[in-house]
Amino acid sequence: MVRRTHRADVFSAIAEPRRREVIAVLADGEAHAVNEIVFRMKMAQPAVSKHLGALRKAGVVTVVKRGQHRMYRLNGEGLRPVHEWVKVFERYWTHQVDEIKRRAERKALERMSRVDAGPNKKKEE
Amino acid sequence: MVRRTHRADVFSAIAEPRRREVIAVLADGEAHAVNEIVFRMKMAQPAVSKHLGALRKAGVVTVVKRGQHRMYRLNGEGLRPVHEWVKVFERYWTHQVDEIKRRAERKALERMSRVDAGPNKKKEE
DNA sequence: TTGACATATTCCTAAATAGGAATATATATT
DNA sequence: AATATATATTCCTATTTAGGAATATGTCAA
Repeated sequence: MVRRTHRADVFSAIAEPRRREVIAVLADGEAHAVNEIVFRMKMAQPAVSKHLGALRKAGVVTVVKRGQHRMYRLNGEGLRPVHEWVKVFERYWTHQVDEIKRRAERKALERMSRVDAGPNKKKEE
Repeated sequence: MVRRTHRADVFSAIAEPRRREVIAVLADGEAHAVNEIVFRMKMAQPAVSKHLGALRKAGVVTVVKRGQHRMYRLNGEGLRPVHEWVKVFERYWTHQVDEIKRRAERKALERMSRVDAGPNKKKEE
């Protein structure tokens, strides 16, 4: 199998819910010590350190040593690729009726008059 | 271990690069048959079907049967949570010097005058 | 019905990964 | 030096997962 690794990818970094929690803690733009994050997240210290490491590799946070502490700070720019990627689809939910929307509606009508979207009560989980 | 599953999460769905490729193919808002995606992505059909299944569970695509084909269409709204989440950080890279930025700059100066951000040439990978 | 085609599913395996426990490392304090 | 504190790392394991191969399912066409 090939499975070219995408560990350091920002998209993978933010896929993990606990890491989004870490980001939420750092969202104020201030530098925070690991212990503070540990306390706020009620999570074991090694786990937090690992998540911070992953976020750092992905370029989402930066570290600075300060005495015996390591101060982590959000690097918002690291999230920019995600924003750039997803904002393209913004027009799907804004209410302006643009070409995408008109096309979808037209197709929906076609589908209705064609009837082939049957019941389909499979395991939907 | 707890590890509460987040498979059906949109963030996890788009973390996989091939799935973002699938989304790119569907980005025109039109319905596409699986085989077309297979052809465009140069990827094995079962793999594509699995990715489509994952995207469907995450609510990012919809399916409609049409004869022997299954037509997949992007459901842009499924990506909305990602956009809502990430847009909060947009101010980090826009050039307006807001409070976040001033704070970061102030802190940076403090750090410089404190000197404790030493060399630190560890394995950075 | 038979066969061609489109798609999904199952089984398998190698790799990734979160988190726990224990330990290592670094720094501060006495 | 000895100890406490802060953080990282290593080892372990259970779980997830991408993709390949084979197969099953569903639908159309002759």
